[in-house]
Amino acid sequence: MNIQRRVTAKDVARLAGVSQSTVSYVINNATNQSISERTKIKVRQAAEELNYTPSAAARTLRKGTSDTILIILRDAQIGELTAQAIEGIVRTLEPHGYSVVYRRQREGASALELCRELMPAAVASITALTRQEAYDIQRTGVPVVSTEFEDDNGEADNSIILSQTAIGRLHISYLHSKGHQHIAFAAPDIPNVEEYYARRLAGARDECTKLGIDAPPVVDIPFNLEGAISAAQEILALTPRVTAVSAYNDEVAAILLAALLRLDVKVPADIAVIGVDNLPLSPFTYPALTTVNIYAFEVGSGMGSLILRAIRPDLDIPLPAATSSIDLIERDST
Amino acid sequence: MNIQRRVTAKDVARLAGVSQSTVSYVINNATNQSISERTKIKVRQAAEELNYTPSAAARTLRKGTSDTILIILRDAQIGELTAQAIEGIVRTLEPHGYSVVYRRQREGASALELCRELMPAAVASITALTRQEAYDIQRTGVPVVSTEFEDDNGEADNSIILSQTAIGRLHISYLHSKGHQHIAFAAPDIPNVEEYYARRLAGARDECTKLGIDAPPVVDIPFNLEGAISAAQEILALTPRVTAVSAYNDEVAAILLAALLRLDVKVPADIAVIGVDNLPLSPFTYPALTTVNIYAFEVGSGMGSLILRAIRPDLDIPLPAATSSIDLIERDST
DNA sequence: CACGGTTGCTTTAACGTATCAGTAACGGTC
DNA sequence: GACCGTTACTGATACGTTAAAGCAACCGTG
Repeated sequence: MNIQRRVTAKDVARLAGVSQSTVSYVINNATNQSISERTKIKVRQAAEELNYTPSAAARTLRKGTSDTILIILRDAQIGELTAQAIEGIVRTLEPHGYSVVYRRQREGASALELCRELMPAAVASITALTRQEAYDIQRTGVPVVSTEFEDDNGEADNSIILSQTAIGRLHISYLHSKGHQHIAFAAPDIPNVEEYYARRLAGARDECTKLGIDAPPVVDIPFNLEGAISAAQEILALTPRVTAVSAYNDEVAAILLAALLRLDVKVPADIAVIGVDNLPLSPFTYPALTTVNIYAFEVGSGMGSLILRAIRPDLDIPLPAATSSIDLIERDST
Repeated sequence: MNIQRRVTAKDVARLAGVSQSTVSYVINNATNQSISERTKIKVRQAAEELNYTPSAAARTLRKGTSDTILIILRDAQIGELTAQAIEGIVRTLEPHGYSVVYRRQREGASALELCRELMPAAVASITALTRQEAYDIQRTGVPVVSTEFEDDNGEADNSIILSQTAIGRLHISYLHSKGHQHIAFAAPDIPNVEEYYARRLAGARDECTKLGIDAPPVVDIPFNLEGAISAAQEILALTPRVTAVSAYNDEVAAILLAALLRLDVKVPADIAVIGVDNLPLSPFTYPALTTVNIYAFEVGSGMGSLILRAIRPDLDIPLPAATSSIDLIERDST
């Protein structure tokens, strides 16, 4: 198995009987350099024959920017929804010839350093960057798109808002509209979600204040059936009597439903439960789980469009429609 | 917002009062070039002060290979397990300074072309490459690691076997050991999983033949409750009477369980159900779902180790332990 | 027929790094 | 003191591309 030498534009040029720069012009369909049709065909044939593929590294070095989109993730385990968002980004950008690099924030190494190293065409942050970091990166000329910078709701210019507080608010306002006055919050017992969790809870508290009802007591739900059963009993024993539970997500909600089913508590008659995420299995819990669907794929596509707008102004990509990226799905558990 | 010029090794050299090559030697801890401690410190300080980050593109161009690991995926939607496998690869390789690029196979563009373009240090294929493609890539000097090349079970040299047929076999042998003689196969009603599906079913048939029982009849399970209920009734009406169902995955299994619960059919007394994937919600179905856990994260880590072995022989990475990457989790549904 | 303008190329100079081939200085050896 | 070996550097070059600048040939125009 001998390793073959790389085919370069020079090789193509030699075969086609032209200069190397001509090859470059033809390959890139240069608009500010006219090339005769005859030559174009010759070059393309030669390239085909030699199986020529341009070197991304050389192009990047020369142009000062690569055809790479850097996705930066926070340091939590990547799950279904993150995967879907990435998928949305990828599907939007790959048809235009961009590759997606994805990186977790290494401790110590800053996102800015990563950018200087890889020279991406753009950066997409999935709740991973601070405002300052985003600003620093943009100063190097690399556009940054992110899922959310919640603190300024006004101009979400380069941001697809996926508001965690809005999710919390939606939970409460929905449950309140169904007549519930006393609502508990079921928290996850896992690490690395503190930020999401805190913001969803903050949204819920906010809405409670607005509606003039008590702030929800918080109960941790362990990720095993026995623990969950105790937690469920704890919730049922709360005073004043709680009639609904806003769960951090569908996982928590499903565990709670499983516990309540074992305790023979009727859902939603005795207590209502609502989740977040609309996982693939959520429609098939007992009873079927009411939840907040997050259009993660669409959020990803939206980010992709924003990126394209920034790096390819010539394409005239429209601003992604500012539809809400969340949606309440009413099933049987409320 | 003015865009600043890139800081290069030359700038660092100027500040430190040495040549650019010295900077390069210091930054890379060159072993075949001795540099005095004094100089090293000077250079490092200068680099620090200027916030120097080497250009990946220039390094790649010069060295002929990048610090990038290319993950190639098949064209199905990426889900929980794929995400976990990627996570395993990333966590193994990023500490060594590699970035992970991930790409779907674009139609038309071959994986080989992608490699010539990006010059990755290695390629990891998650059931995406044919043997021929893998071979072609390896001929260019880029190591390829993949999840499975099932056709030659003997030497799984650069492959972490995640055998789909073994999953099918495990289902049947387990159910048979629990006394089931008549087993049905519940198939998913979604696109893009044909290959997995076919191989799991093939494994199941295989095992049935070996055990001398009938090949499982196949029933499609629609992804909605009403459809699933009809499908469940269809299964219950089969002759000879089926006592267990091997489901394509946990999603299918959970839908079936939901349907059976509505039909008041007792699981596992009347019929047993087993799934594949061990999704986060699977322990919380009613009854809790027996399933095959796929150690996707560990598969990913194993791939990472194989890759490291190939590209960094100096590190003396041991071969990942050849433990099975699947595992039966017995719960209440069987 | 001298002129500017266009077409269709080629020459050349970067981009930022790694590394080979020097080389100067210095210490030790016979 | 001539020689060799080592240490600690520097200079120069190549990696493969893009794109500006240069240039020859041709065409139309006055």
